[in-house]
Amino acid sequence: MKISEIAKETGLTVRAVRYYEELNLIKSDRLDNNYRDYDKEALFKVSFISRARKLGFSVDECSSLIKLFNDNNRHSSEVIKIAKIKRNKLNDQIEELQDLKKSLDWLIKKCPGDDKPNCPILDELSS
Amino acid sequence: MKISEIAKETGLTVRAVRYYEELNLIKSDRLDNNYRDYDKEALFKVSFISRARKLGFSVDECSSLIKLFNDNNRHSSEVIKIAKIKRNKLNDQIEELQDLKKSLDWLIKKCPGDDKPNCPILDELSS
DNA sequence: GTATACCCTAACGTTAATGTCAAACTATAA
DNA sequence: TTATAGTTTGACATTAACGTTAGGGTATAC
Repeated sequence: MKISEIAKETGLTVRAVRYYEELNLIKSDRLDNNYRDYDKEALFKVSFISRARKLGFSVDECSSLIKLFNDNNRHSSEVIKIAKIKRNKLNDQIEELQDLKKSLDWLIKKCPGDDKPNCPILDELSS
Repeated sequence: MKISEIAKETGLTVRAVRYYEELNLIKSDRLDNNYRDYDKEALFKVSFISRARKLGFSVDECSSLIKLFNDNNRHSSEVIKIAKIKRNKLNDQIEELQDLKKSLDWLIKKCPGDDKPNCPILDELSS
């Protein structure tokens, strides 16, 4: 498969696919014309990466997951470890954002939002 | 006030203060020795920025807020507008992260996490 | 006088994940 | 045959908000 086909199948850009190859996440052969030629395994892996990225895993984390995927002696405990770390990070992020939102909500409620200059939001940020 | 005093008062780094000055968010005079000399207004503004940053506003948004702060003819509706845009962004981010977390939770529940290779997380990412 | 800490500018480094561009080769269709 | 589209490598650009380093001057305490 040519690179554009991989891109189309996975919904990624050509550049992204090339990038993953640069990072040795996938491999390709070359045709006589020097075009990249991907096999089913490559398509599979790019698709894997695409899904994992959408789940919030970084490319680096995808790399770890793919290594585990390649490793027939893996323990599923190692996989779940990565997933749990990710989930905990997500939890922390969510909590932090919710705190921010609460503060903002509070400020927004207090501000009349009219055509006068008096504004509790600015007051609060100033105090 | 010297830059390190501003930094200490606001809990920011010297570099950050200099950065805000680069962006024209604040101004300084110079002493004979070419050291920066900040007045109360500068301290006030850096403090303002520091608080707003902690509330999740970008430096760029801080810039808008400070402009409104400087503008005696401002309408509080303009301020609340910025705050609401920010809150909506936060909401979107939170929802997205919660979706991701749900998916991860689901995968984690299904994975035994033992010393065997079989792993529903990898299976799911592959399918 | 010397050690230490502080200040200055200028500019490159950081992080992630591509985007964009140049310059050239290749393929396909009319 | 020519126009259009796809591919190649390589390298610089992008975003945010500073961090860090280099190479220098300045202040203060002992």
